[in-house]
Amino acid sequence: MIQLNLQEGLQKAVLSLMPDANISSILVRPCPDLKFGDYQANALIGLAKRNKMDPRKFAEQVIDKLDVSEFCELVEVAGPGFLNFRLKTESISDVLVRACKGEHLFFSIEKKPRTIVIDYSSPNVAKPMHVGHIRSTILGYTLAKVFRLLGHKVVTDNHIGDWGTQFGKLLVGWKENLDKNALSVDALHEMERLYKLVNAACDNDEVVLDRVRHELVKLQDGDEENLIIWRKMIELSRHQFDEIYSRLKVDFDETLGESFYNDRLKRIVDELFERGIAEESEGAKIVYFNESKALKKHPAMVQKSDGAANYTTTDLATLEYRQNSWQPSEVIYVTDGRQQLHFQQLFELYTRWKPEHAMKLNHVWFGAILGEDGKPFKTRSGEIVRLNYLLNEAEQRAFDVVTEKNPDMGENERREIARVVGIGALKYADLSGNRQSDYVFSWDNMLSLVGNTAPYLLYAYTRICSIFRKLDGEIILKPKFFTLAQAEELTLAKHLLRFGLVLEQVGDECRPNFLCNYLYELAGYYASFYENCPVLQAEGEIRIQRLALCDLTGKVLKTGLETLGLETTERM
RNA sequence: GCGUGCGUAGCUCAAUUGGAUAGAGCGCUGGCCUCCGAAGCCAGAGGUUGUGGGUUCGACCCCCGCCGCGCGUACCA
Repeated sequence: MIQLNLQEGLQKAVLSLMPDANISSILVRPCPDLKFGDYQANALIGLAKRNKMDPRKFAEQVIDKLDVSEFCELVEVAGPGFLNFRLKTESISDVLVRACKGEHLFFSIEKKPRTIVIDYSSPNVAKPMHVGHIRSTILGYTLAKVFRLLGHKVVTDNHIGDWGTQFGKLLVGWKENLDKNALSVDALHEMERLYKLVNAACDNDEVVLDRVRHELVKLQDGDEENLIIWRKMIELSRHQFDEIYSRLKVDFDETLGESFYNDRLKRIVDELFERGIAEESEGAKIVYFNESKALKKHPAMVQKSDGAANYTTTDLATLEYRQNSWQPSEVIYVTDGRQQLHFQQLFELYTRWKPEHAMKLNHVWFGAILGEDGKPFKTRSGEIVRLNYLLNEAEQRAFDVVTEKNPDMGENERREIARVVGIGALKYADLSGNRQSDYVFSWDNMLSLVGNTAPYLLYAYTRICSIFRKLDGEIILKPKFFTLAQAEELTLAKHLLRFGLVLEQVGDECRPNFLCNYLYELAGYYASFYENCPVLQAEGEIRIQRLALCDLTGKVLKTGLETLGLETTERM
């Protein structure tokens, strides 16, 4: 808010001296150290140098043209030409007062909302969801929340894997080895067993392989019996996906699986071929990217030699559908980093197919899940950890701690708190790291309840709630101004002002860990404030102001946590 | 081979367009509950950012070489 005012003011001042300057790089950011000031701009140095000017002198000239006295003390030039801004307490107070009136919560709603399609989670039918799916699901949902909070229109779409060669094997297994009892107990487990069974048999038995191909062709040709089984498998799978999503409190606007696009694939391949974009090679249809360094040696396949389309074609159809249906300005895919080549090809190819499209195509990728030995993650028995098991474990661990801390609390309440804390810890662990870093799976790490974790933030929130409970119906007055005389009050207040900037940065770079860091710092500043600034014992205006600071901190914490997909609890 | 990504404290991770003294947590050492919730607070120890050069007023970040690792590399997605 103030930061934006400073930034716009600075950009104007620069333009008045340098009418053709590129002001998009003239940014005002928080200072790394409060001793320098509250906000700084360091882009003037480079600008001056590029124009062969002395950076410090240029900075002085800009300051002469700059009027930010409404918000700041004297603007200073420091070091090689940094501009340091120090906020006036009155101007901080103004922002807080308006926030108390409910005019804003330290961020502004986008005046020109964009439409953004986000593709995340995308589990495969007949396979249990496991730890590998959680990052995509959590990251994608959080990004959707962030964009919506900022006022954008978001369409979320779960592109489930409900079509493909695996169904040949599944159909053979279903017809020959189905255990109906096991299916009713745990459908995905049974389907996974069938898949593995047939998959193993294929390795050394041509006869089985032929049966698999035969069943697949029948399915693709619309064989009624196979279609019924296929639909049954999808239904059973979706039922279990929904269970997980409901526990994670994640949802989607659309769930259009790969099969939704089946009848569009042939037309696309034909069109690519007729326009000379695709060509034939070894019986398959291929697209070459000769003009691209990275893709020169990696052609994309749009049709296999057996005539079937593959996932590149499906993704082209999906993208076309999304463009036509929602006219988004951006489409975001949240998947793991191993698919980078695929999305490079897809984006390049789509642009060649539809040169007029203006969508930003964005592959938001994340790192691999590794075991504690640094190798791709598996449990001791060689299995991948199932998501529902992970969620159970998270809740159980949290329950043990809640019980230890609150032995007198009723079990229902402890269970509910454990659910919020446990699932929250799991999500937060996934969101708080840089998404591109590889992820080392560790129960203790993922379900840790101390340090920079969800419980720390939730705890800060419960302390705020606790203060307001003690008011016991007393009417809370809204302060007309904030004195902010104590250092901890001032630090906390200044941090509240930064909320909007952080949300923008999360959206710009699709990195929710920025928001986690911000909230962790906010909770930390609140903890210091809490230790050093009595609220209920304070008197008069100070008491009113501190109560308001608690209230605003609580609102930002709650909003931030909800944006990360975390629920809050008033006690824990 | 080619492409791509990574290497930061004992461990797990941050570091806001190249910006000021590289920050947290865990663990370790020590202090704080007649005081709004100690799942907390305060203090301390802990680093040649894999390595060698280069660009720059300034490099964890950009460029080049080397070492180590992950992933990808046409009929899986």
